[in-house]
Amino acid sequence: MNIRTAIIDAAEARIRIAGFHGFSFREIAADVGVKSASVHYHFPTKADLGAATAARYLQLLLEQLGDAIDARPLAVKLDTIKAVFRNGLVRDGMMCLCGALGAEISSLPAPVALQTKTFFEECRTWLRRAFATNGNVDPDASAVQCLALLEGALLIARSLDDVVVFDQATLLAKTHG
Amino acid sequence: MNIRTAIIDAAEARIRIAGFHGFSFREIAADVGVKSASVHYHFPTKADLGAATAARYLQLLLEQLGDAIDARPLAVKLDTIKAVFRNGLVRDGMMCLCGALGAEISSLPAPVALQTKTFFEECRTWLRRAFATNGNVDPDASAVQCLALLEGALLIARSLDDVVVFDQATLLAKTHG
DNA sequence: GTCTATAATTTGATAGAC
DNA sequence: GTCTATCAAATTATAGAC
Repeated sequence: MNIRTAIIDAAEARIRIAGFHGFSFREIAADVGVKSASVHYHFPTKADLGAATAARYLQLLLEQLGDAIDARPLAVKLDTIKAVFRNGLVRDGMMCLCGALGAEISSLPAPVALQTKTFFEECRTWLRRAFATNGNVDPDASAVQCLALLEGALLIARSLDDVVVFDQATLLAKTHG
Repeated sequence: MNIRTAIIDAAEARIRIAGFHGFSFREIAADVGVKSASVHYHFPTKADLGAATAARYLQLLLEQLGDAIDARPLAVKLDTIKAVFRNGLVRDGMMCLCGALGAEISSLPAPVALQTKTFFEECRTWLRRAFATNGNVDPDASAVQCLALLEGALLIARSLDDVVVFDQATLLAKTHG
């Protein structure tokens, strides 16, 4: 695995645990096994690293979601996106990267804030299409409801340190289509 | 107004914008108009200040919510808590304090993490009682659903920089009782 | 209670050798 | 590409004068 990928891996984990203001180049360097100057070689500024990390996170999400206009039933699509968010909690024990960044959105460098916003816009668009093809009366509202529920469920489940809370909070996710 | 209150005011605003790792004693001191040593006199450590800020935030919430076991209809109670969260967004343009802290929960000093957890437990208890007195089949699930929706709606609305998103996301808050 | 001064450490970032 | 070395600034926190 190349070092650029390893740096983004470390940055993703650190941000999901402590936010953008909660990690340093030296910590990333120690995680990867290099010196901080080497991290700066690949990502000159902290904003560069943050934006690249958020961009890859979005790309991986879209790969997991697959095509939004395919023929699968709404319930299957909602189970898919729910599983993506739940995996981040159960497998990694961490917040969603862009959930962590979104909580501090107005204090982020512009490129990082923009990537965070793009992540949520892409989620909204994917969900809107899923609800629209099901004849939903207000697909835009249903999309942001579902997205808010997923991010909020992660936040509350982690704060209360109980995965069951995530499952309770997202019970409705496939019924109000 | 006494200085201790002014310090907590400043800390609350700073944390709601940039999180616990995103503010410093010098910034707080400058906001209040004193030196950082004076802030340390009132709150020896950053953990002390964070915990005190979260404790006051919970106290103010409970005052706004009033008694959970009173005779008001469920819809009125849900409108009450929804308005509290919406006010934080519309009036202050900021995240919920404990939403911001919850996003970085596993990297917080123990006293701050504990106060954050207590905030959400109090919210859950208040909501659970509200749903239970309405004969809800699963008041615990409904409570965490509502709480996740409120926190998530704040997060997404702020990230997308659109208050309408909050209103769309919380449309269901009073229908699924 | 607030101040000046400062200790001890960490931060983001750069210069230049190899 | 990675390193050593370093800079200038910021960080949490404390000592002691007033």
